[in-house]
Amino acid sequence: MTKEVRVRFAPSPTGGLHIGGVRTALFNFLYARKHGGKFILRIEDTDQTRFVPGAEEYIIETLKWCGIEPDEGVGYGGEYGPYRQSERKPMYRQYAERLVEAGYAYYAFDTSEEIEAMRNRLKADGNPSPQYNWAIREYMKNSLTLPADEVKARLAAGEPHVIRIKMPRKDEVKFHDLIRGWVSFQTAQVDDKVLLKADGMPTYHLAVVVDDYTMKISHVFRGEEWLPSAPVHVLLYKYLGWEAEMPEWAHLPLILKPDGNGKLSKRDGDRLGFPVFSLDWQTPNGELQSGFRERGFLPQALINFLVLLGWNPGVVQELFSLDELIQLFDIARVHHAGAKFDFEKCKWFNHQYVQRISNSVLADATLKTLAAKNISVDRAYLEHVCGLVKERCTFISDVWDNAFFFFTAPESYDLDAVKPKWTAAKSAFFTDLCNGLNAMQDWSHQSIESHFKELAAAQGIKVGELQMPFRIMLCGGKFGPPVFEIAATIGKSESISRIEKALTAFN
RNA sequence: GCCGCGUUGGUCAAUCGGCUAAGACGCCUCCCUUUCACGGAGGAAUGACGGGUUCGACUCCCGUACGUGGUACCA
Repeated sequence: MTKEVRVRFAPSPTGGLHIGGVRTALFNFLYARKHGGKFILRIEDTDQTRFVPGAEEYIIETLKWCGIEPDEGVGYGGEYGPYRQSERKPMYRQYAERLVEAGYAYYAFDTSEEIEAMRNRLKADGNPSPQYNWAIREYMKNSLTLPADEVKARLAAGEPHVIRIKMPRKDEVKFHDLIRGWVSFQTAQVDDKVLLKADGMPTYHLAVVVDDYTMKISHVFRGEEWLPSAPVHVLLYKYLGWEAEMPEWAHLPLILKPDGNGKLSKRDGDRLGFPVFSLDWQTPNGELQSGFRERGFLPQALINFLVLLGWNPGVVQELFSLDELIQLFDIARVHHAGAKFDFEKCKWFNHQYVQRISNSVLADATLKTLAAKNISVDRAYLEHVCGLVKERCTFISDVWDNAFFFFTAPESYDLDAVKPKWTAAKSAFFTDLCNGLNAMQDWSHQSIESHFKELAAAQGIKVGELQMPFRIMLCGGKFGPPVFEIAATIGKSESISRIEKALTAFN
């Protein structure tokens, strides 16, 4: 009997959620669903100095928008709460002290100035960032170097201190990663990480292990940036006697900048003109960082794009519903290497999804734009227009730009496109056309088109020569869906009035 | 610097020792359409490098190079 799958997404509420985080959440979600397990949201707010109000709500809203909501956790309840680390503060110290008693950790009283001084002293060309490790700790102020009674006295006096893990001087930590296979580290290479901070809060290292254990997490899927500290976590499971319950690990490849060097960061969006956040995010100092949602992306498209960034089911199909993803998802098929973010491809996915949504949904998205312009239209009319312009919309917010002439008559015309070839005969054609259209009973694009063509034939003018001017009369420029569809949609009187109005501008 | 993890077209990628190396995005050409788009048909473009192992290596091993992550009382 295999243990219940319980995975968690554990972001820290320090700002907007960037797409790397969304992808991590997605992989967790898919795995949980695929294996009938639970997807948990835990908030890692152990750094009070970095806490940003609103960030937590933002994270929840993002997951909701994406359709990958947690089963348990902050905002969702559950039996293993609280799910906010700040609210779990009292429980961490006992574990840290247990480690000290067992000799796996120690108290350290060094001030940050003293550590800084140590680093400066030891900094050399060959060692630009000295670590507080097995060698250095001998020379620092901690319970390993200080006499026991002095340690006791300092503790009793309430002197600020941290608890650090005592990394073995010579050992190898080996663990299995679902994506990368066996990974091993020499403990001499990793430093004595702080487990419990002077303010009594745990660091990430202690908190993840304690929380994952107490919340019965079965699998930990997190970004590759955690790989170097994984040996600390593995050792902690061992030292705490939880080795048998240690979750399985999977370190996800990073999402990289499109133009090389480095992982995608918040700044890249502004720099390269695309969103990196899921939703718009207003930073505490008033800066607005744009999100995929506000940019006109459909959540299904973002999900589809992100899931394929670092994972591939090995089939030719590439448009997948969430249900299909759940069926196909396999953590072992996740790539080892980081993937560059490709905004063009991301847009392509969105375009694909825009083609698949109903006109009604598109209409809803367009309503706001129309309202802002004080335009009120008939619902059926709007939906029909959406259907006509859909194929040229990449974003749901593109409707207006592709359809404005359905709501308002052109103010000006692309005269360069008509003037050079404009003739009195053509002018006469359009005057006659108005009369003809006016007399039509069946106002469908088919009958408009046949009447148009018959008239052109009767007057000996090539249809092609006439269609462009007609289009410009109705839309103002060289764009839009088929002309006769436009005429049919805006209606008889509107069509005629636009032709007449344009005629004065053309002549 | 040290440690870890990587490396198939410009990008996302398939391949699990038999490759004439899929597919998609983007790009280019043509067709459709006298707008734009959609659609269709083509095209250019890929195994970092050097050594092994093997009848055979993109696939396995070792080096080198390069990229990337970590090296905080941040996560």
